[in-house]
Amino acid sequence: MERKTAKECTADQQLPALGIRPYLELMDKTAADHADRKSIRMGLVMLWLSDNILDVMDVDLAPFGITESKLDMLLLLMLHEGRELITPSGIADRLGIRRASVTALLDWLEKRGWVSREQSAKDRRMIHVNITPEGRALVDQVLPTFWSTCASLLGDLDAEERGVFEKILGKLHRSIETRIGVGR
Amino acid sequence: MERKTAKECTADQQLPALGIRPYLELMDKTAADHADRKSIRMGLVMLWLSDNILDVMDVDLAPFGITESKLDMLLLLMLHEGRELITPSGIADRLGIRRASVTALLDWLEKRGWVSREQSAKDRRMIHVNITPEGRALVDQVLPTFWSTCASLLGDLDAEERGVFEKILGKLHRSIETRIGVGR
DNA sequence: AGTCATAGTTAGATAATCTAATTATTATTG
DNA sequence: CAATAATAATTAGATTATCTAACTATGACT
Repeated sequence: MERKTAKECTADQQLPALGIRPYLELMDKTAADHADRKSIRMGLVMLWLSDNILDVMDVDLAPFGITESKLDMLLLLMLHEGRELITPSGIADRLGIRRASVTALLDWLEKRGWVSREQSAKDRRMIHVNITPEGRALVDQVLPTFWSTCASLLGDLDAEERGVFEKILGKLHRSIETRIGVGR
Repeated sequence: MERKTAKECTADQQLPALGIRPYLELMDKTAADHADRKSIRMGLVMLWLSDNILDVMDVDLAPFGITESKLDMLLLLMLHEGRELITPSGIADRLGIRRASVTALLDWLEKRGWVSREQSAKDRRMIHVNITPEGRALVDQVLPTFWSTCASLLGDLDAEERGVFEKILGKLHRSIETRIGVGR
């Protein structure tokens, strides 16, 4: 990021990708037998959107030097401030990742002073994780962008569309939730 | 995957993740000033959905020993069969990734015999990439699942909802397309 | 006291990316 | 036409986010 060696980098310029049209075309060729092409077509768009929505969020968070996974962890810790103490295992369960992955994320966040670990007095196997004041400051700085990026995902849907879309989102949410089995 | 050492693996069972509710709650606390909480709330759901839609596809493709990125590459090659010859640079442009990443993906696919590389006669810097008959066979085997997973993403939306959602998807698609600048 | 279970970590792997540098090869141009 | 530029692919090395298995304490149960 800081080095800029002599030869000025043999630009591999980041061209915009092709989009979904070709896949729709392939669909028309190969899914001929399939009953509802319309659903497939819409699913393809959803898949494409999913990829790009995550990208957009990544790009918007990048200037803060944080990624979504890490922000998620900080947000979770922030939510738990003042409630029950939270441990790596608890974090793993709530984020749906393994304890080993939590260890890695915490190491990274701790190195930057955004979280702290403290051994439990009662059960010395356990660790209590806390967000630090610096961590909180970072979150405060990031959140406005985070929310506005969220809001921007709706694009230019008008009021009426938003209303319908809200309901649809609810349905999609529940359907995927059952599909992957979210608890609580 | 095959080893099952004595101690039967200290289960870190994969618990279902917490879902978005806590984030909605956090939003209510911290985005108080923000004009349209509703949009933010919907954006959060979209973000959550995006993550999980990609997961669902991953899970459904896993049994075929292939991931979405790799399938994408095979589909692209299949689409180009019989048209212009395609090179790693071309693939990189169309998939929106770097040439170095294409090299890595091609290595992986070539090792399994699903694509082949052939040096161009005209310009010996260039390589022509082709999907092999085995690669095509794999794609043929995977596609039905791929399409049905796409279709399944719509969940149980009824006919009317599908109609409206189709329009909304179109708008969202275009809005993100301009945001990230898709070419062609 | 001995066995078992739990919490966290470590070790080592994989996937999908990236940037920078390197190697060929072709194109341009004084 | 010889030197310099540009282009195509690759390599080298890194990062992020995961995973599984194994290991180390520590606590609990019999």
